[in-house]
Amino acid sequence: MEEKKIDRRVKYSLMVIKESFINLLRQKPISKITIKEICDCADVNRATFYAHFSDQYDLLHHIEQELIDGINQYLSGHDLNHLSEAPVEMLEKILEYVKENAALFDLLLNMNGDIQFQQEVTKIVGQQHFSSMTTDQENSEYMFLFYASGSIGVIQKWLTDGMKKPAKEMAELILKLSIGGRSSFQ
Amino acid sequence: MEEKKIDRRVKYSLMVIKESFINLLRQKPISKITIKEICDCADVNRATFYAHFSDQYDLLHHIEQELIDGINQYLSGHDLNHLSEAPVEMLEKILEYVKENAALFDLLLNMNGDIQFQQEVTKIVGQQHFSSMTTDQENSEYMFLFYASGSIGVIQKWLTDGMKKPAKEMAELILKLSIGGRSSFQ
DNA sequence: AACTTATCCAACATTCTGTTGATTATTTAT
DNA sequence: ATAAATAATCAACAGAATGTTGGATAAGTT
Repeated sequence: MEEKKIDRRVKYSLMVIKESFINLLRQKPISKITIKEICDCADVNRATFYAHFSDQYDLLHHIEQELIDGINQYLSGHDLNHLSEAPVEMLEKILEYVKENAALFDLLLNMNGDIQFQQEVTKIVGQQHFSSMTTDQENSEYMFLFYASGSIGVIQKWLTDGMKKPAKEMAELILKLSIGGRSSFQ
Repeated sequence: MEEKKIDRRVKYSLMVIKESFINLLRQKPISKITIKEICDCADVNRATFYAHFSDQYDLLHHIEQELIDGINQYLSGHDLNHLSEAPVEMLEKILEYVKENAALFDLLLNMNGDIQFQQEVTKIVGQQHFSSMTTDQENSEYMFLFYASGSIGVIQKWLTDGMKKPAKEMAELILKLSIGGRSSFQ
């Protein structure tokens, strides 16, 4: 058992609240979503909402944090060769996880998410992928951000386009782009 | 004269409203900023606000659009050699413009902006810089996004760090990263 | 100076907010 | 199965922000 002793009622409330909120988020920006609306749609009393979250943004943050934790757990289950010779596979794992939660990631990374969430995901991708870079170089931090942000940009488009290409192919593409640069595509 | 016949009263109102709003945005997220607050702080009647904007987010969008237009105007004043042999200089011009409006860009690209604004700026940087890429390649769209997003990531950090390095040096770094890739830094 | 028009002002109904105390229902533990 | 624990419901509340109005005032334009 991962988390014992969580009242079923709480589980249910959290579930329907998040579900309702995400549905609304597909229809309108978070700024136009009221707490009353979320509760009506989830058929939950407003006091129940306040028992768990302070407002819509707090709720969003919780959902985002769950996704973040999800990636990390997913990765920690596979990082046998953390610094080994298979950096493509880690990236591939990340892309697989993104694909499994595609609806949410598409929502949160493209239109309705906040920049902080994007930067959090960027950091994770970068750490897993470019942590092995020579770190004591003059511009290593800029390099890190360039490749990590670039990867996120590609992932965002991949999501928008419906993830037609397989995760493995995308991982290889990203790696090729970062290692060889533009010149390797001529 | 750029724009004639704009009542001075309107000019003033818009000015103080934006000023007040930006000041508030430095202190708290936009979701916690009320229209009443903006108006009180700007010493402007609330009805005046509604005469120009529909809400805080509309106001933010206007400010962002002005910055976008600003870049384009700034660039159109210099794009003599649009497709010529000097791609670094265009990027340098963009960075200069960012530096001139550093406070705003830092605000809007790092904590309090929306993702749409970021993506808009990403597009501009990419167009100016990578439009000359071989476009009919299989993954050209992904390449475009990788380098454009990567550039924005670097620019964001540059802003956060107080823009200690000169714009020219940053432009060269970004170009080097995108052309040569990681391998050119060994 | 005459006009045009933006801002101000007060007032308004409406909605959402966040909190409360009491009640009901469900879950968990004995 | 029963009792204890606690989560959700409900109604009610004051407070605040919203968005809009019509008329008065002030400033700008010609």
